[in-house]
Amino acid sequence: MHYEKILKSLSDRTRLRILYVLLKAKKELCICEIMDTLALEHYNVSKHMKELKVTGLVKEQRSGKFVFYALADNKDSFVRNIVEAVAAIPETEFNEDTKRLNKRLTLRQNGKCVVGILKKSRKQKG
Amino acid sequence: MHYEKILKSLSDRTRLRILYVLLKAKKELCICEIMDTLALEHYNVSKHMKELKVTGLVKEQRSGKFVFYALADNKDSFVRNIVEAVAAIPETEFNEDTKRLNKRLTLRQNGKCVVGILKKSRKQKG
DNA sequence: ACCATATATGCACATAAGCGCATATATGCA
DNA sequence: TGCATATATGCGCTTATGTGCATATATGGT
Repeated sequence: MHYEKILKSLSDRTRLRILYVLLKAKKELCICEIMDTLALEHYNVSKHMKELKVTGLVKEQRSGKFVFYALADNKDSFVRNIVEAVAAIPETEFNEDTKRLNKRLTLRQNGKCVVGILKKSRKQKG
Repeated sequence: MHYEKILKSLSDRTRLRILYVLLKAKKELCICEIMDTLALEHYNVSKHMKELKVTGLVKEQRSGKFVFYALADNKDSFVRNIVEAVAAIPETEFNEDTKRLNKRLTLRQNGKCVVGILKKSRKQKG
């Protein structure tokens, strides 16, 4: 395995935020929820998710038009320690993300995201 | 603290090797020992040590002409988990380094490095 | 003071990485 | 089949990063 690649995949602040959010959410999140949580464009989130997928930190599952991402179950002790380290980061570090995540999750219906990408023009309408 | 910077400092294979070697050596190593262990040029080792120092993973202590490096004592749980992760990497991953380290350590006298940089011309002589 | 040696640093170069934009793919619905 | 929407990907650009070489600094011995 390429240990340094796993570390590299988390050496970017955006990806670290993504992993942290997935950790704290403790549930699958779709791209649109993650992009709203991080306040980033969907294509960047998408690219970062791919990296996290490649290194095996994250798993993906499609459900209709939506693609849900979650932490992968890792047996490797190296990866488990890394994930534990990220979990040990104080919440204040990603406070804004947490706020936005919680707000966004209230839009779920029956525990699933039904919102999609909130474009600026549509955000105005609600 | 900048968590992603700590991860980034270990996202390079050379620096990961350095940390691993310091972990397994369980003692201070000087630059010349590290460069022989990793089979790298001194100036690269030096630069990498600086990075590891900046992120607080490694501490430095000068003793005469020699500069010794060792793992820093970290209280932060994030860093401790990261270091634990690195320690959990199987020895086979850095087998060659371990071999070269052990060989190099036999050159110590009274537990201290007295060898310095073995230039090619001097290596011939022993 | 001078020299040898241990380590550090500045510079130029090649490569990698992240971003924004445009566009492509995939899915569901009419 | 055609369209809207969710997500992914390719491209060009800018910036960051690692390396090698040359050189600088630091220390001890003569």
